[in-house]
Amino acid sequence: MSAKPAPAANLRIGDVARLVGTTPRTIRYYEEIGLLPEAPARPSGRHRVYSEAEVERLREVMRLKDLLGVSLEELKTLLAAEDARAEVRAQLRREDVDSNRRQELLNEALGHIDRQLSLVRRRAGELSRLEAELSETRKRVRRKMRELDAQAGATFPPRALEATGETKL
Amino acid sequence: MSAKPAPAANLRIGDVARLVGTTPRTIRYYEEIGLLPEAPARPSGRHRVYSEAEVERLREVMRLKDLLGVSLEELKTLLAAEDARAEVRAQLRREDVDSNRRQELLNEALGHIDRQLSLVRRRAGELSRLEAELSETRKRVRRKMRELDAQAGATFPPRALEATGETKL
DNA sequence: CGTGATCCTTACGTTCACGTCAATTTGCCA
DNA sequence: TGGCAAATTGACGTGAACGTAAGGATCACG
Repeated sequence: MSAKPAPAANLRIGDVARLVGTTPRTIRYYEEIGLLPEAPARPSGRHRVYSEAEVERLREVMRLKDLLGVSLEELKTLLAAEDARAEVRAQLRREDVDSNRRQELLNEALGHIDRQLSLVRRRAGELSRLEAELSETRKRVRRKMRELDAQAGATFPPRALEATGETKL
Repeated sequence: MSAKPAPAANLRIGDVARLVGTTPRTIRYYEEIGLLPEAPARPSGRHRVYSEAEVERLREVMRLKDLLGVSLEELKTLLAAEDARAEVRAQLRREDVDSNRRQELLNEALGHIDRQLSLVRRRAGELSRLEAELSETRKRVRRKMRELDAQAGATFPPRALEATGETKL
């Protein structure tokens, strides 16, 4: 009867690696440098066990690493922010924290988010400028091609539109 | 009387490095691996000389490297595309190339541009999704803060809006 | 034409982010 | 209760992208 929100299937490191598209070594390495939490209270020597939540976390880590292009060290501080927010959520669910403390926590979280946001926005902006430039160049090339085609069409019988080279757009 | 489109001030490697925010070593390295053209016909041992155009090129290289997050090797192939396009422009300016060849060149250029575009678009898309998610989270936090603030306002005299924490928006 | 700043090449060093190997252990299942 | 696949720790290896140091040569300037 109890809800089954997260199956939390007990996964092993190899499963997790396959799920997110990496290797066990990488996961252990991330643990080593503190990017992922060392499975708490695991008797050294025993196999690591992961839940779906940890898989998601790892996915997020890899996504940020790829998209933001930061070092694992920088990423660690960014993730500290995520963790702080998790802390906030946990604390907020409890009733025994006073208003002032809550405000503090929220304000902190906001700061972290804003740091990430400005980072992301800057990169997103630069990327879309690059995209615009490329599109513009593309248009110019296409125009040239049409011009040449028209010219040829005057000399030879108009060829059926062949190999327009459009990739689905 | 001749136009002065590019000052082409003869720059040395240190100047270039400062201009683009890198080091001489990096520039030499990029030459080594063929990412930048070895200054053609420079008697080995003499100082390298650069023009404004090369500075721009280097800026572009570093921009792509940063934004696309690709290896220098991958970047080399992407830049080969740029060069191909430069070739096209040069060839097109000359009259002694026939239509078919022109079409070929343009079509090739188009292919290169499309490869870059799809790469850029994918990343841009992912980044803006990330941005949206962050914005959403931010909004939720802000809402929580306002709620708490209202609650406090009911208990204590309403405080003047202090430290709203907004960073210019 | 001297001289100090900058550059040249060569070569070895370094950091990051893992890969790989080895010797054991652990975990799961017939 | 075997037995075998997968995991564990530890150590060393590796490729990419430069940094750094050494010993000279070159350049701009006075």
